[in-house]
Order: sequence, then C-alpha cells, then structure tokens
Amino acid sequence: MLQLHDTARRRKTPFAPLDPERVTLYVCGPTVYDHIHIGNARPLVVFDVLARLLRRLYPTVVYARNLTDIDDKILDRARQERCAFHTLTARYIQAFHEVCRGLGGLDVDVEPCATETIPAMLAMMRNLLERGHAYQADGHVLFAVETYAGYGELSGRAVADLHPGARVEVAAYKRHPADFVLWKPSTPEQPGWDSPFGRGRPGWHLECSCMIAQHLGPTIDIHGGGQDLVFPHHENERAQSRCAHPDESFVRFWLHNGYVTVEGEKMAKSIGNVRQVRSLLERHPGELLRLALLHTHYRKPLDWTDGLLGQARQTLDRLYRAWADAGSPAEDDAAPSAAFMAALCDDLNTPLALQCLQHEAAAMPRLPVPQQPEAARRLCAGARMLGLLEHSADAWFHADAAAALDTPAIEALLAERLAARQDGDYAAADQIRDRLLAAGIAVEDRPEGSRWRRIM
RNA sequence: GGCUGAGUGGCAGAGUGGUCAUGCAGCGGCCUGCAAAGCCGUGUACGCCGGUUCGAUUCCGACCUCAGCCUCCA
Repeated sequence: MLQLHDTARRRKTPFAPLDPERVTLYVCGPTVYDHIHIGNARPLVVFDVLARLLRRLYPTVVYARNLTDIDDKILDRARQERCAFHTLTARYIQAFHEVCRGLGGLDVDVEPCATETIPAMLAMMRNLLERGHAYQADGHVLFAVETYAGYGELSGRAVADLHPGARVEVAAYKRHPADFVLWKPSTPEQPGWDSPFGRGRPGWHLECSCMIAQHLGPTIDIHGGGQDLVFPHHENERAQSRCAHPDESFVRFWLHNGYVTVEGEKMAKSIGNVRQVRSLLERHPGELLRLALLHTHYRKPLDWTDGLLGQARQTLDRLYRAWADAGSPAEDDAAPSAAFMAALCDDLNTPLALQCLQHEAAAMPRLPVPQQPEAARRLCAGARMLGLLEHSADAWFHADAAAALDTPAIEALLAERLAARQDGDYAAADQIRDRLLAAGIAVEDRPEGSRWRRIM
C-alpha cells in the first residue's frame, strides 16, 4: 500500500487515486531563462521515481511537467542578451531536455508550455471574474484573496499573518495587499497576447492552474514541486482553481521536496556556488547525480558536497559489481524485492530502498549459484525504478571520461603486467599497477584474470 | 515577527517505547606474491531541559540551533 506525505494534511496519508485506471501527476517544471542547477534537478529526479513507482502500481499514469516559457525573468534576460524571448526560451528548453536525458530518462507524458495555454487562461479569468473572485485594475486582472475563505490552508498561513510589502512594495491598484496578478499588461515592445482585458501576458500562477486543467483535468491526484513553491505559488494555484471549479478539490495530494544547499550554504549566484547540472554531467555520470539526490529522503534538506558524490560512487560501484558478478541479468517485467517496494511505498523512502538494494547486493554471493540470477534480476528491477543500473557493468566501469589512458593503452599495460607476473617479476608488475592507479585505473586480480575499472 | 521543515555515531543517512540500520572511513581477520575487490568480526549516536513511563533517541511540553518562505526562487 502506498502512502504519501501530503503538505495540506501535514502527514503521511494512504494514497488511492481518484480513478484507479488513470493516475494524474503534475510537477512544476523550470522557467526557461537559464541552465538548471542541482537544486532544480532534485524534484525532477524525485518525482521521476514517483512516476516509475506509480506506473508499476497502476495501469495508466499521466505525468505532466510544464515549461514556463513566458515570465518577467525571461523578458529581463532576453533584453540583456538582445534577443527575442522565444529565441532565449528555445535555447534553454533544448538545454533542459539535454540535461533530462543526461540524468537518465526524466520522461513525462505531457510537457505543456505556458504560451500554448493562453486560451485556457483567458477562459479561467473570465470564469473568475464572473464569479467575483477576480477584478480588473489598471490594466491588470487580479485575484481577490479575500473572496476565498480557504486561502492560506495549504501553506498554513492566515491572510492576516502575511506581511505584505515586506520585500516588495505593494501596488496601489490592489484591493488587498495579498491579491496576485492573473494577467498583466504588456508594453508595445514586450510580448503579449490580445485579450478582452487588453494586450498582455499571464501571471505565473495562472499558467500552472490552466495547464493542469487542460491536460489532466479539474482534479488531479498528485501535484509536486519544491518546498519554496508552497507559498505563494501553490497556494495561489489552489485558490484560483478551486474558485474557478467550486465542485472540485483540484489537488488530492501535495508533495514538496526539500531544499538543496551546497557545502552547507544556500545556492546563490551572489555566493558563486551554483552547481549547474550541465557542468556536473561533464564530470560525472548521470546515474551518480541521481543516486546522490536519492540518497536523502526527498522531504529533508540535502547538502551537496564532493563527499556525497564520492559516497554515491562507492554505492553504485558496489551495486554494479554485485550485479555483474551474477551475470548482469535484466528483464523488463522483473519485480523488485518486497522490502524494496515497501520502502518506496512508504512516502518514497529512497534511502531505505537503497539500503535494501545494498543488502541484496551483499547477500548475492552467499546464495546458491542457481538462485543468483533471479536475485540479480530483482536487484536490477529495484535499481531501475530508481534509474540506476541502466548501463552494462562494462560500460559503467570502463566509461572513457576524459581519462589519461584509453582502453587499448590500458589493455596493453595489463598484458605487460601479466607477463611480468608470470615471470615472477613482481616489482615490475607493481610498477605498472601504480602507473595505472595514478591514471585513475584500479586493477583487480581475480582467479580468471585481471580486470580493471575507472575510479574517480 | 509569523509560517513551514530539520537537528542521529568521524562523515553521509534510515528507523524504532526496551535485541540489527546501511554505506564510507577506522580497527582485527580470511583471501592475495603484495594489493584491490569481496567476505567475517568490531567500536562510537540519537541538540538541550523538563514531563509521561518499569523503561524514551522514539510520546508530550518548553528551549536552543540551522534552513526555507512571507508576491512570482525547485
């Protein structure tokens, strides 16, 4: 049985989809104005694992992740770079897709863009205006938070507790300081869409509400995102969607992942410690980054350090080794162990699930040989739900990641070493081994012969 | 100030009202020409103060510390 921590209820709750034949999942995707960093990647990886789990438990899962491709940050950036906003977004959408591939198949079923959802946004605004939940002022369409009694329920805030203007001056045209923008006017040089409210562009919160309604339906099972989106983004989404569709609950389970810090500090451009996924992928396999992100429970803070990557490397090497020693069997329909599934079903406890895999890997050599392939298939099935063991062990250990020596050179040195060993010239053999080690190649002598692997 | 979350052994990180996390690092052993890998064994822990309890790291309360949010940052 699957249970998930729901932010609105503030506790783990047994999960059952509205329609057991069609589970719906929506995750807030990136605003495409820059390359994504490791903090952005955390929800992508976490909810990818959730999607893989759901796909195993239910016949159909529809997973949507949006691209916010119209936003003031995008416009600012495009102005700086003196290019059209869609040129900028096209570039970063492509970069985003490359990173998704690098992280190992962060595939979604639907990937809507905000700019393709404008008609639905106009319709929702008309709806909210008719119902009296929105008003027009100074070229804007604004949502009136005081018309929705449930405002603040998700984030646990009372409207009175908000300190509006704490960071940003309140616009004079707002009826209530907490009112937020659904539609804002564009100047002639800014991109905009013609509408009954004048030429303008949508507010951020409205985009997500409409993409959800259009692609998944008025009420979805799970909405995920980073913890920082709880307020105001998700609180506002919830308010406008519930007011536009009063008979619908909008989202049945809200899931939020914790923040990523770098060496104990907040990741920020001003500190200069932003870890872009693109750069990390140049130095590390995607599976390593995945494992590092899944090593901590998704709701907890995660501190990104070099030690974390080293640890992930150890764990993955161990899994690959155990799997390879049992013949690297893999079957698409193999089932993970019950313990592994129980861990994932308990609010996506990936650290515990990884422990299960490590147990299974360690127990493998002690099993009678005929049972080993089945155990290895189980291990692989679990690992692949986490997006791990997707390569062959050979490719994993021998990957040519800008190493000092290429594979033929390594094989030649190993042949030379073997000859020295056979001659009893261990000094020469050890010298070659040291040379390989200095080049990042570890050698293991096994009964059937020497084998090698790249180390970090 | 308000809201939300977090504080576990040298490090990372699960879990639990009273016997085990696990991995890395350490130590001892097996294996090895020596290593590596693997295996076996082994030590160290639950922020602080109270309360409930036969017994609390686990439940309750206060406190301390850290992080995030408080109008558009995953």
